[in-house]
Amino acid sequence: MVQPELCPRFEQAVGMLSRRWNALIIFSLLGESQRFCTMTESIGISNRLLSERLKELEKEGIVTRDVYPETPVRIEYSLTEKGRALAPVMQEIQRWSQEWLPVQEAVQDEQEPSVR
Amino acid sequence: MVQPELCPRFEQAVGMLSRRWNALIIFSLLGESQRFCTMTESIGISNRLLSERLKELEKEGIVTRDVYPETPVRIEYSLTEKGRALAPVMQEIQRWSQEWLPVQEAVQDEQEPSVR
DNA sequence: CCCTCTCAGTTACGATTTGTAACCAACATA
DNA sequence: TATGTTGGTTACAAATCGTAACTGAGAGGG
Repeated sequence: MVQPELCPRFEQAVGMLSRRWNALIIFSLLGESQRFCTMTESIGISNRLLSERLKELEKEGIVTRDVYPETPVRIEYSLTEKGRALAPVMQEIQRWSQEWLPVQEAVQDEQEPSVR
Repeated sequence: MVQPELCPRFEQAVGMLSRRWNALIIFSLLGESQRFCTMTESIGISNRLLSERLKELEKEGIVTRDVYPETPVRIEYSLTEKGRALAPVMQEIQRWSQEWLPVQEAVQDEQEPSVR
C-alpha cells in the first residue's frame, strides 16, 4: 500500500521533470529568456500546453514571467535561480543521449529484424 | 512547423525519461535488480503500467528481464549498461531536489487537494 | 468607423494515456 | 477440490493531450 523507499523530494522532482514538455521548456530557457511564440516554435508545443506548463512552473518558482508593454506586447519567460539550478540535470541527460542514443538519419523505414 | 533548435538525441532521451514512471523505475533498479511485485510496492505503480513500461524499457535496451523458473516463478528486472549510465542523471535530480525542494511535513491541509 | 495584423493566450472537443479493479494461468500446498 | 503466490491481462472510467478555432488588447491602414 505505502511506498516506503523513495525520498519524497526526489519523487517530487521527478514528478515535475516528468510532466510532459517540462524538461524541454526548462532546457530551452537555460540559454536565454524567451517569448511565448518563440517557444512554441522551437519546442514544438501547442499554445494551450505551453501556457498551462508555464503557469505551473511559475507557481513552482522555476520560471519567471516578465511583461513589457510594448506593441505588440512582449512577454519574456526566464528561469529563476531554482530553475537554472537544473542545468546539471539537463547536461547529464544530454551527455547520456550523446553516448547511448544512435544518430538517426533522415527517414528510414524501421523494420524489426526478428522479433519473433 | 519545424522545430529547428533541439538536438534530436536529447529530445529522445527526454521523451523516454519524461514518460510517466520511467525515471522512478530506473532509479529503483539502480540499487539492485528487483522482481515485479517488489517494484509495484516500492514505486506505487499499478501492474498494468509497470508491465507496459518494463516492456518498453526492455525494447529500448535499458532494462533486462531474467526468468528464474522456481516456484512461484521469479522474474528479476535489472538495468543494462545503458540503463546504469543514467545514474548521473538521477544523481543530479536528487541533488537538485535536496537543495531546492522543501521538506514536506506529515499531513498539512493544503487548500488545493492536489491529487496530481 | 471598419478591417487587418501581431502577440499571448483560451476554449472546445476528439484522441490518447492513465488509474483502478477485476480477472487469468501456472505451479504448489492443504 | 480449495487456497495461495507470482506475474501479468483485460475492461472501463477518468485524466491528459493535440488540434484547431477563437478572443482581446493595441496599432495601423483605408
